[in-house]
Amino acid sequence: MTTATMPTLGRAARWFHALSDETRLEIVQLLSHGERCVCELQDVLDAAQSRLSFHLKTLKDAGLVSDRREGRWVYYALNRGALDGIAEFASAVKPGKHAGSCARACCG
Amino acid sequence: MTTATMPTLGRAARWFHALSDETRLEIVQLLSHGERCVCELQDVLDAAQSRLSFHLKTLKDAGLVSDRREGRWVYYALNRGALDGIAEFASAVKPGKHAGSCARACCG
DNA sequence: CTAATATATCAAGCAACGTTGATATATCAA
DNA sequence: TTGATATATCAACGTTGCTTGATATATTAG
Repeated sequence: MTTATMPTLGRAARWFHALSDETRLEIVQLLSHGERCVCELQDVLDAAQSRLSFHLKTLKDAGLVSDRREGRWVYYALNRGALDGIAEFASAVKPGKHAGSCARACCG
Repeated sequence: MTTATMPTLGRAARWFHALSDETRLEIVQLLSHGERCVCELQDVLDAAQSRLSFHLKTLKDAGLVSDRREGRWVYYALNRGALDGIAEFASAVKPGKHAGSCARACCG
């Protein structure tokens, strides 16, 4: 990964934090099928409304989802860019990427 | 992603939690160059020893790294399988994977 | 306008997390 | 054995995160 495409560690940390909760992972899985309104997520997850709202805000603040109001409803959708960034991070740190270029130096 | 290869949400949540801290992301980046002993990480990161030990334990408990003692030193290395799992998750939830197969149902 | 529905925000309480400094354990060197 | 080095663990503390229940805001229906 070049410096240019490398997400800042802070950005990556925020992505990963947003995904560190099982409820939010369930939301992400549901949204992988397409955008959904809050009330449908509420039904499927059987979660209290304020709790769901909290998790959606967490995902949105981290840049993982976007929302869009349509009349009474707000639809949430996954942001492809963040998912790409995550895959890119995982691939960039895979061992062997830097083979030979950086020998281990250890304590004296 | 099939049910068989899908990591449990709990496992994924633990991976993501381990990566949700900037210090641990720095550790992961360093380890992407190959295994490292704790004292070298300590030097490079300029982090207190107990702090580093805490973060390494967090990464290890999540399955992201493994350790190996060699004499006085303990070497940590990334686990490729976890990184693969993370990339797999990101790819599996990418929007459009399920196109057409699952229409949105929304509130009445 | 009023009532109902969808969603967001807030406050309080509790649990989980990260940092620090002290101490314990393991290994090696002399 | 004694001392030094490398690492882990523990206790205490402040911080952040999650849940719940109550309230606020926005939109539509009647």
